[in-house]
Amino acid sequence: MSAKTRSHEVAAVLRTEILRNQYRPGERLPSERDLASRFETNRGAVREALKQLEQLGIIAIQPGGVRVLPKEEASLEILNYLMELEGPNLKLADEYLQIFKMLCVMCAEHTIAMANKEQLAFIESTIAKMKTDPGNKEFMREGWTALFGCFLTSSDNLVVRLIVNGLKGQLAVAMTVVDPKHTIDTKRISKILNGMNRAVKNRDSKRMGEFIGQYFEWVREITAKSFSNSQSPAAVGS
Amino acid sequence: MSAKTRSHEVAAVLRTEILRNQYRPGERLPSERDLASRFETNRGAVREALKQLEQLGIIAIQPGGVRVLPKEEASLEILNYLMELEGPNLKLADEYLQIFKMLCVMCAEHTIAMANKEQLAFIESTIAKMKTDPGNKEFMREGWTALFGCFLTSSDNLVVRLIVNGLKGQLAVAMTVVDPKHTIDTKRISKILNGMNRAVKNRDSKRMGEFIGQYFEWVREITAKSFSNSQSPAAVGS
DNA sequence: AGACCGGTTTGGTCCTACCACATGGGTCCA
DNA sequence: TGGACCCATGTGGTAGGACCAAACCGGTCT
Repeated sequence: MSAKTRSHEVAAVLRTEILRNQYRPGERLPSERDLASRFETNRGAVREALKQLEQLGIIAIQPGGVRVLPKEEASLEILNYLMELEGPNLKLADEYLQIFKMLCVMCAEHTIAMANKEQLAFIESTIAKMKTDPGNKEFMREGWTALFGCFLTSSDNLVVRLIVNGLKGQLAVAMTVVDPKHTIDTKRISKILNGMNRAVKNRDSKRMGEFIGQYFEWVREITAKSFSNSQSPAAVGS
Repeated sequence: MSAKTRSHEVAAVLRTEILRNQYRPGERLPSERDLASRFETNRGAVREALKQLEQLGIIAIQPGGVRVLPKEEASLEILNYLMELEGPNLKLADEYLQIFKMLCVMCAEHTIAMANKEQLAFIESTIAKMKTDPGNKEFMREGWTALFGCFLTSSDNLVVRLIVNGLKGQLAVAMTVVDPKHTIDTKRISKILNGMNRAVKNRDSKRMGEFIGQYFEWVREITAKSFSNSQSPAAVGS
């Protein structure tokens, strides 16, 4: 788990402690010298680690002391660490899904409107592939990942691209945090896939967006069901 | 524009050079020792600066040399610096506006559906204020900033919050990069504001979202017009 | 031509020292 | 008693030195 270098290690430990609310926002971190002795390393490594955390937006380094910032002011990247730490968390997962829904719909509409023949062909073939076995979760996940990647590339939107970078692989995570016992409503999925297929054929970007939106709404539903059925979760955040 | 500390200065200079494509992706940066002598500082400061840039996602530090990464793999924060550097840029500004539109619509719908009386009252009063002088750009900007902040708080969505953090004050920038000579279609704005007002009164979140979407579409339109009319619009600001 | 080897360069770590300033606690004054 | 003031202490910021392991590069040897 640890990191490549000493400073990354220190940064990881401190980041974890902060995200686990072991320090209250505004509270002072131990001094660089104390941290150095605690981690049995030198002050330089600690300073490098703190610089990273500062760039992450979870601490503020000032003469007089390092202070912890509220999570709400941090950088997008902390979400990945939060997800790792807190485990399944319905609220956060649903927030992810809402964002991904929007981004995906937006990119898909743009793609359908602007794509060249090859891209359209790829999209059609991917949808066709998914239609062969809409009950297989892993299979569907791969298909959606491919589709989303295609939309992302074709829409050529740097802002969206960077947001997705910040959210990294969490799309896959969010979309698979579902009760494995949950049986998939293949009829509904097939309907959506058929709709998407028609939308691509007619180059109807608006309808494409609607069907993709429907799919994400379905994912949100089953995610919520999974959480309410199995009481398994979850460490509360913030 | 320098920074609080030496390492921030160094980081800022290097960041600017990298974002200006003075290094090709994959290319090696000068060694830490060379950078230290170039900036007339010590190696520690350079290392701290490099750690920041690494966290920003624009460089990769490896034994053997520091390598520059392609912008597409960076963190969301670089957009702020890109905007500052490149000045007005229609494509980027429009991408911003699309994202802000989505986020704002989403938060607004959630807010209208869930808000308490005080929040609704604040929203109503803000809209009422804006209606008094829809032709005043600065005035409208303030109003929208207040509204957006309210939506952001009420919707209580950490993911959205962090995305907006990453995009920081660029909403205001993006919404004011318009030809100052452009006369505002007050009729259209008033119509939208009236629609929003009714939506709030009826707690019709969907309609609220639609009107806010309309507003952002209008902003996109006039932004595009500003860029096409005057080939060298708006003072860069920063 | 290919494999091998050694010197050079690179980042990673560690140490000591000094500076400017923010903080906090005590003193002093009103 | 309450407030303003001041100074010792601790903090981060900067500096420069040294050493290590590994990557890199050039030349040599097979």
